[in-house]
Amino acid sequence: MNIGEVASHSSVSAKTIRYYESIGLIAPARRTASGYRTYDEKDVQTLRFIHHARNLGFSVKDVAMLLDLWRDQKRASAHVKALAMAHIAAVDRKIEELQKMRDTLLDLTHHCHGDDRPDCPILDGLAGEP
Amino acid sequence: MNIGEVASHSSVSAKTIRYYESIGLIAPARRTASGYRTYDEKDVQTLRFIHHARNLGFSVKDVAMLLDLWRDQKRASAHVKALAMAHIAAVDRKIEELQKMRDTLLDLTHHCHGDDRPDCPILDGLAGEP
DNA sequence: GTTGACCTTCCAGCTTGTGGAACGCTTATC
DNA sequence: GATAAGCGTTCCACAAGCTGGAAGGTCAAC
Repeated sequence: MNIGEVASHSSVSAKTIRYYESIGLIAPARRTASGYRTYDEKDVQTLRFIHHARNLGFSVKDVAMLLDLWRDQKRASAHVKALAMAHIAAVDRKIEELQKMRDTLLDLTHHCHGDDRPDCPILDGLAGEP
Repeated sequence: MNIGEVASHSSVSAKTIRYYESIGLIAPARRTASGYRTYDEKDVQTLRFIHHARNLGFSVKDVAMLLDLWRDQKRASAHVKALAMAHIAAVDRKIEELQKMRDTLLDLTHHCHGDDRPDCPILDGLAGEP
């Protein structure tokens, strides 16, 4: 398989596949005599794994660790679970942070007329002390 | 006021103030004969405004627009409100996205023993089709 | 005059790709 | 055999929003 084909089978763009290779997330691909990268079904599986993990918000570094664990037949599932739970905690913190922002923003906007007059509690809120 | 003092009064670091100046978010500061930047109380207010807006998740571009509106005595509050509501919508989308991630992650981790055995539904889930 | 705390500029790096230029390879068609 | 479309290649630059650090100038106190 050429890079384009593996890209369409894995939902990872050719550009991104090359990028992943450049940062060492995936091993350098075999090459044809003319320099084209070639891939097999196993590579597609790996890229799908990466795609799923990235979609769940794991960092590229985390994905590298998950890939190592995935390939390690002697792994302890506790190790994977710990990684996942740490990530969940980070996602939760992020959600909370965003919800606080949202609440404050809603509060400010609810007090703003939103007409053609200039007085605006949103700007006042941003300018104010708290 | 030197940059350090204005930094401590505004909760924006000296480094970041220089950065904001470099990207044009704030006007170039006046300088002393020896080249030190000097600031007044108005600059502190502006930096506080920026700090609050950034804390609410507004992009630097949005902050630039908000600053323009803040300084425009003839603004329509509707304009500000529209900006804020668009931002709230973006925050809501982000929260939803994170909650979906979280739900999937929780689902995967709940099925994982988390012991010293290798079988792991988390890795299976990442590898799987869906 | 010397120390230490400040200030200056500039360059590099963080993260995760994406866009584009310039050029080579493959395959089909004329 | 020539040519064109559609692949592939590399490399450089940019995105956001800072932060760290190096090398050096300034200011106030002792």
